[in-house]
Amino acid sequence: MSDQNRPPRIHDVAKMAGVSVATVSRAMSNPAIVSEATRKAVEDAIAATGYTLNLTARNLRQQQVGGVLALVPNLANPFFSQILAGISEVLRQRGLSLLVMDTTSVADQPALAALGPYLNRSRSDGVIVLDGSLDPDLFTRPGCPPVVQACEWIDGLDAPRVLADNVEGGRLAARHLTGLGHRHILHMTGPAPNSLTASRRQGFLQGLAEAGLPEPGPADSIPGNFETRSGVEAVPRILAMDPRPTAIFCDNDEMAIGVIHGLTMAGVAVPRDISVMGFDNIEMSGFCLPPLTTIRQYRTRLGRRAAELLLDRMQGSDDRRTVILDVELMERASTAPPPSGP
Amino acid sequence: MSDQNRPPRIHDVAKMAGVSVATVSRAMSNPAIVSEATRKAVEDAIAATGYTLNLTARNLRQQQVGGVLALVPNLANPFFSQILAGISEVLRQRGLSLLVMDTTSVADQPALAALGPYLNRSRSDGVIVLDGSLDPDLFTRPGCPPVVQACEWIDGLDAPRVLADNVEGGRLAARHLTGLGHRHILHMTGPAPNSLTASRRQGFLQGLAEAGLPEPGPADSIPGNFETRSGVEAVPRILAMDPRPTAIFCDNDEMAIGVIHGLTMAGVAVPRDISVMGFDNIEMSGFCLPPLTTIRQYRTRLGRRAAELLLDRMQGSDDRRTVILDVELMERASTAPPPSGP
DNA sequence: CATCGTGATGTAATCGGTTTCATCCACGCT
DNA sequence: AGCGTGGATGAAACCGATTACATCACGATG
Repeated sequence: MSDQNRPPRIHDVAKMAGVSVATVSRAMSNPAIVSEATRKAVEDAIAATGYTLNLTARNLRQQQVGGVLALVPNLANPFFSQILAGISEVLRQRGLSLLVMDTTSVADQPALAALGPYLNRSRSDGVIVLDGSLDPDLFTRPGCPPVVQACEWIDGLDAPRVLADNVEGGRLAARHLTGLGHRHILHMTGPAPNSLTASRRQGFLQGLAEAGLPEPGPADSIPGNFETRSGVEAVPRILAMDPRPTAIFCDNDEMAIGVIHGLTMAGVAVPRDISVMGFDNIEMSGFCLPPLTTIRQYRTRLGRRAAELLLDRMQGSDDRRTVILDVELMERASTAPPPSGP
Repeated sequence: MSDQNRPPRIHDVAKMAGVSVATVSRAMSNPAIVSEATRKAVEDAIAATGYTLNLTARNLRQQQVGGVLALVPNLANPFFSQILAGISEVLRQRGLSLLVMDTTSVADQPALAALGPYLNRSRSDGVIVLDGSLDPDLFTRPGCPPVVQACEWIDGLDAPRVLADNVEGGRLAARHLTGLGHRHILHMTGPAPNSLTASRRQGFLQGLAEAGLPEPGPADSIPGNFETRSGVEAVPRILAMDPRPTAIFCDNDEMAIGVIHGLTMAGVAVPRDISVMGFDNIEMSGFCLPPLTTIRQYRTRLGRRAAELLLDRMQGSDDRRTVILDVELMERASTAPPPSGP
């Protein structure tokens, strides 16, 4: 015995099958071009030795990594993990690995120093960016693998985008609330530079205009940061407003749940006194109290689509199209007509 | 120019610096053993060429992959993504990649066929298993990299474990509810074969016994599957019980939120009529209504610890110890003394 | 019968680093 | 002067696959 218990290599399989290593390689990757008898012999030898391919060796020779990197703003946020699930599904079918990196964990460091080394063809074959706050220049440096943007996007980055129809979502929200009779609606937005914030706002304003409402002033919106806590913390300011809004449209469900929490704690009933709606339709929004009216986006589908687009690009496609996915109004119990008169 | 715009290789750096490739390699990986002047020359040449290391080549030579695989039962579940965040943090510091694989996406296929190829030294340098429902034999096959179990665990798998103190958590829950005066407490458990289910139940029973309550019968527990919906669906059965329990301890927060949702929809007030508590302290539990009393476990810390243990094992440590992390009672508003008499 | 094409296979180069081993040189000691 | 020592470096083997190219056998074709 010379093998010392080392894992078998293609050489060992070849010896046992009585063929060359090249033939073994061919029998595995392109069975059609070897003879029936040889293929059988190789298969038997593989089974007998318990051989498994060394992916690193194949990847080196084929000048690839065998994995795709997802840059996620916050891994602890369920919103993103469901997109990841979609990405993972598509990649697995193609035998590619999913690498994930949490960009918040490096937010304190300069992005180039922290992320730069990862945006390299030797680290991944492609990148899916879910964080719209990154510097576009990161992705245009030489050696950066193909990039696709999903969910959020980066201004000035010329790479395919897969997005929910955020503008339409904002419009649907405005239409729903105005349809219920609301005339004074507060918009709790995401952080100002965020790409989602801008387009949801745009659709929302458009929807208000379509309903014949006057253009709202700056006092009719309040900024948040997409986290639940920021919704809670906005409540004192909301209650201090005069006149008090009869409805609040939040740019995501977490903030909406925070707002409802804060209002309820302050003795304001939702939706009796104030209606609240969110955006995203996270799992919890169907179960919180009251169940949240919101705009649904299809996250798993979004992840799948992004992965597919990336695979295309990795195969040389130069398609820079933006894919927009439908959204849908989920009408639940957190919205109702405004209280009738004082 | 001969380089045709190809990315520079170590050879190009060596030529520019006027040294051999071996020296460049040494200057990068072990600067102490090259002379000051040489190091400087190499650094300059690297900067001038824009050279970046080809990790695949290094990994091939060093017989490693440079990545760790996390097997997650459900990527879309925020509970796990926060553990991932902790794992990711530790790995990044060591320059390792985090690979993730969603085990639910292959749940329909035989585990060995679907997961087997991934549990191989050529796919990862180590594995962190977060799914307690997998077959232990998957991880004892030859060629499987070192394994650490986190959060859940697999009976019969002799690998280090990093767990929250689930038994103590169950005890704390029982003590809290009995301390409020509850005598008839329903336990909504996780799925029967799950490792968490068993130990939380054990602690819970222990806590009841310490409070001097009789051993509960099978009618005093009801099985769920850790998903919110199963909590909602349990409610009709709960309301049909006679006598009706005055408190419900759920094995996780999602189910507790589902139960509260169902009870509230049925007109039963929480905690006035029935107290409900959960386990895990997910983000949302502080914001749902009423805010959920629960047992806190430190998920980021758990992920970090698991990653550290895995790194030890990868370096040859044979430490098979189980690490138990503290839990803590988070007293919020979903529990109260039982209603006083009929 | 000579030639050519084709299918199956082997030989060896190749991917881009790391690491062993040998070499060389300067220096200190006897 | 001779010799050993150790630091710095280079040449070449090596990691384990893929694949370009060469070879060979065999059957078809003119």
